[in-house]
Amino acid sequence: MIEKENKTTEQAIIEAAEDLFLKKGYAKTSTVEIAKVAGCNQALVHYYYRSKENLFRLIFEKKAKMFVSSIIQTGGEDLPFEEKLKIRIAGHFEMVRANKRFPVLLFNEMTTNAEMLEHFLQGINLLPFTVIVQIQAELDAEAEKKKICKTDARTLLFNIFSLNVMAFMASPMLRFIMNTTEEQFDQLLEEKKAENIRFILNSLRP
Amino acid sequence: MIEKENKTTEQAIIEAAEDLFLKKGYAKTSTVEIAKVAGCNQALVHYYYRSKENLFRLIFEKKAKMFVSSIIQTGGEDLPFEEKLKIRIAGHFEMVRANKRFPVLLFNEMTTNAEMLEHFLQGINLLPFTVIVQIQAELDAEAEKKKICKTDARTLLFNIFSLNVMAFMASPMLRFIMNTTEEQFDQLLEEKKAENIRFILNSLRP
DNA sequence: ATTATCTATAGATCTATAGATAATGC
DNA sequence: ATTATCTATAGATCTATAGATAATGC
Repeated sequence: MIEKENKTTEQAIIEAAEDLFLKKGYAKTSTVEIAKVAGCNQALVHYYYRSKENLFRLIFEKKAKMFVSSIIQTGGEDLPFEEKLKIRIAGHFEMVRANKRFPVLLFNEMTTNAEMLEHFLQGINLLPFTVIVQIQAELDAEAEKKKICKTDARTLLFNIFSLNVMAFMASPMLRFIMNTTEEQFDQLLEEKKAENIRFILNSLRP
Repeated sequence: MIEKENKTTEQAIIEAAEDLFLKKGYAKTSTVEIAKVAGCNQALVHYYYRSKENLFRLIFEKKAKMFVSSIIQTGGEDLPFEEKLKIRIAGHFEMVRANKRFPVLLFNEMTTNAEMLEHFLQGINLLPFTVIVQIQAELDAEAEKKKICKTDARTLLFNIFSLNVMAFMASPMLRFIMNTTEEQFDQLLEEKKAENIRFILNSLRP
């Protein structure tokens, strides 16, 4: 009856909760169901995490911070500007892919739950502003050399974010519009990644 | 059943429901609350609409159809390609603005509720495919003239959709990142609209 | 007569906690 | 002794319906 696992019950609960919250959202997930998936009694959910809301907050804040900060993650420091940007876009795309269910949860809770929005915005506040300043400096330098048009760093980052995130949020739609089976869809996403890179680089040209 | 001219209560209920579903989502909205906002008894919600789910479906399907079809709405038939595209992007932006709460609901229900996804995809199926074919033909003609690069119509429409929709979905975030008060935000959205147009037109250049 | 509205309530949740019991650490 | 787990349940919802009453149409 009891599944033997090397992870603790405490861990099993938070993993089950994360899975369910991502799949069904906060309101549609019950602590009864979390316990069932974790393979323990419902009372233990409260024993370890006090309340459903507290458990959700733990999961949401961790994910939200990771999700937002990923857009300013750096890579390929000594490469030319265009290559670095390609790496940034592709890297962000892969991070979203690894967390494809989170965007819907993020936006839903952000608009549905004022308190969660507060927490999330505080998370954004922790972003190293210097990185954005540095990206802006690079953009200005490229614009000076007439390699790209004058571009606002935050706008660019937001557009990258928009195209990448939407590819996954709208994937049920996209799959239908593009008329592919689920098996072909990974291939299609690979193309979408390349397309987003091309689309954004093209948009920067002077 | 004969429909009465005086259906203020019936209408008040569906309007209250629409408002609440858009603000709080399906699960967090109760029929008790719908009745309260509509100014009637909770039993009347079921008297007129049978069930909460049925009421939701009515609202969701109507909005979903409108929302998706808006991307292929035409305008300015006798204008040159670039002007027509500008009108299309701006028109779509305005439609999203007029329904700014719907995208979050759409994506949330689409991923959270398999049945709702089915209904929604059937809605997409009703889209006049000929319009997309025509847009593709125009894009091909422009590409032939070396005015733009070779472009897939569905990809372009999806990118327009992504940028416009994301501007509103992420508005709490954007407002924070751009550091504006709610009063200045309309102005910022106006700029975002212009930016999206510029960004997309730029991305099409050969 | 028929339609609209209300009161009351059954029945099904769901969250959180109290209190009992089992497992573990010292 | 302390921590982990279970059973049982209080109390608060919430949806849907039954049945009474008021309003309206013929």
